[in-house]
Amino acid sequence: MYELFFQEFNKKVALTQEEQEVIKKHLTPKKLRKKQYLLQEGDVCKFIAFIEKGALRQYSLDDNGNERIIQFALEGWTISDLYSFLTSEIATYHIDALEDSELVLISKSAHEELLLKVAKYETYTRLQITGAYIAMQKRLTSIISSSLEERYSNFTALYPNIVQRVPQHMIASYMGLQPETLSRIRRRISSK
Amino acid sequence: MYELFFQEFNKKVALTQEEQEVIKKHLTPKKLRKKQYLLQEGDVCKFIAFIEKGALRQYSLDDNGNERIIQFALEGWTISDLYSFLTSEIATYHIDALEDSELVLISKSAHEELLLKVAKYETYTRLQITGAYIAMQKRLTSIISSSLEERYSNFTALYPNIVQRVPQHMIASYMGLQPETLSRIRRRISSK
DNA sequence: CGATTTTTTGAATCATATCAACGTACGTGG
DNA sequence: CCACGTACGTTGATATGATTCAAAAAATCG
Repeated sequence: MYELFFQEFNKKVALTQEEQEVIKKHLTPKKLRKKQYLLQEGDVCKFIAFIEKGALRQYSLDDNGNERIIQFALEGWTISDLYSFLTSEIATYHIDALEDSELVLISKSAHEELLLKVAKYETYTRLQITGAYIAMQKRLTSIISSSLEERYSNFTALYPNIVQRVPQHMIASYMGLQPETLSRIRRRISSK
Repeated sequence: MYELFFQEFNKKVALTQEEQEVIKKHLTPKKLRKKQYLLQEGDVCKFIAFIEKGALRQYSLDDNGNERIIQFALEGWTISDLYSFLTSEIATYHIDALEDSELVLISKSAHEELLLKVAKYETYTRLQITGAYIAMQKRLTSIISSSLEERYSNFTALYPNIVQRVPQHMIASYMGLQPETLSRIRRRISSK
């Protein structure tokens, strides 16, 4: 249990067997069926979720009620509404499952205790968020400086597994486009 | 010296006098004249810079050689090419001064020593990057889900001091727009 | 003051959004 | 297993909005 979680953890910071046991006590497994919510806008986000298996997305609704996806997350990734989690303000994002999924949840109290008890947990958290920050900055750079063709090609090169497993209109949403536009962009790319 | 740095640090994690002295030994002050580079694309980023005074920007060049600004930073903020800093790969961003500025630099070796020696430094770093992550996620959400009028209004409401101190065409660049387009957006907003 | 940079405006062009329709694949219940 | 309904993706025509290029007006700097 929690294989992938500890595998990823040890990639960032190597744990002793004892540390691993302490951490295990603070984890909660959770299964999610496809389309099931992990978090709904208006709730307070009470956990950080690590994905052992499956796929989730995080999105908000724009003024017209359209879903705008700000993140996909597959096995080995972490997903949460961090702002809501840290401040206990109500969440501004939805999170739901795109496939049947298996998660490892870290509740707020577990998170706080682990930060106090296990120094390597803080290091893990720091490295985790740093990686997420760098990835998001790259995405932002590509949004403000590249053409749509380039952005989509980059995306497919970087995340081929997302492209395979997620419907195209959701990728359009992730890119801030209409589904029709992404369809036409794909045609333009393939006709080269 | 380093007043603002320690003020911001203590807001996140309260330091004892001794801890503060240890940290001070690892800091380097640096003054930058307006337009001077802190980092050029192609160099390796060797520091994290905290801004005591002044204003900087981080940007990359697109295919046509246009500057695309991905971050502004004023007093109290931190700026760096984190990816380059952490991996020692060459930087993909430029950083330069928009005003005469005073910085506090943390070199890579200082950073690593501080992480080992001062536990609170790791906490500070973690909270710092977490805040930056959340702010960037909000920016991204607004990019993929709001109209340009809303985005600009949000920006001016959130960062009035940036709007005052930075030329408008740079804010256009930050928003991924042509200067003419931002000018017209401003007119549309003010005519309401 | 003069020179340079920045912002604004106008007109033409190009790209994306929108609306509507169609084709296809998928899953469910009969 | 088939028939049906629902999701999804594509295509076309039109509308909307941003870009581009050129020029003038306004603000800033030495």
